Amino acid sequence: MEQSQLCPRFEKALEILSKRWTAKIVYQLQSGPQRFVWIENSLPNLSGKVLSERLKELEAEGIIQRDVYPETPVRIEYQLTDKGKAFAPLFKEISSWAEQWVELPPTPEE
Amino acid sequence: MEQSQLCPRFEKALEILSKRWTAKIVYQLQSGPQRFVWIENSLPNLSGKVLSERLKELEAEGIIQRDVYPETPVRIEYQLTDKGKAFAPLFKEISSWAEQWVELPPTPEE
DNA sequence: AATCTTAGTTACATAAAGTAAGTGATAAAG
DNA sequence: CTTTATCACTTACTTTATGTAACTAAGATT
Repeated sequence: MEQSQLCPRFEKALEILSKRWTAKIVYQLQSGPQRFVWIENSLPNLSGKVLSERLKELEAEGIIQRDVYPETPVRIEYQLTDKGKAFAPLFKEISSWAEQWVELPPTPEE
Repeated sequence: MEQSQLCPRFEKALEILSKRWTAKIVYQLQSGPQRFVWIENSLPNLSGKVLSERLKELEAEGIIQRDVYPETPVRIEYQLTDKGKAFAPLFKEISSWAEQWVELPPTPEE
């Protein structure tokens, strides 16, 4: 009985996307460079601890770039690299799948 | 300071995709109806316990369908619904992103 | 009766994520 | 100058999610 074998590049991409918060962070950065606290506030329930981990991972993957502005207090901005920006068509696909197939639960009346 | 607000459908889609194993299971099912053990074997490190949870979730989302064939021993097959098949273009996008941007680590020489 | 199959479930152990308090550098306020 | 404030994180601790391995149920085979 043989195993289906995934293309390793594809598998890597899936792993990036399937990791909790990663896709949301990348999506959030599509709107431009942002600081730590801004990203944190824009994603409810994402803790600073995990955000910090994810930003490091994404930087290591070359998907985002970390820029330090030695002002006072220091300003640090995260932005997508070309590799990160290249996710755009993918988000578009997710979006059109969602529009066609996701049913929203009825808004509860108060 | 206002928060960026995700479209709830889009967010739902992201949540489905970002949940560990979900995307891989759906991708695996793109090749046709499959039984529990087959899916389990095709995805290394996925435990039967989590597979069982995910299949229930995906069925509840209407992304897969569970068919029971009362043979002996019973045969149960999982297959994508139209909603699940509609992920195909998304996988294609992931794939083309991966081909363009994912660098493979050099194969270690023995 | 003991054994085999499939499709799971259960109990327990480990890993990942959430929470809240703390750090270090700098500056402005009292 | 000592306290307070800001930002970008860490650290210690708790809760949740996942992995592992053994077990169950129902019918067929030996």
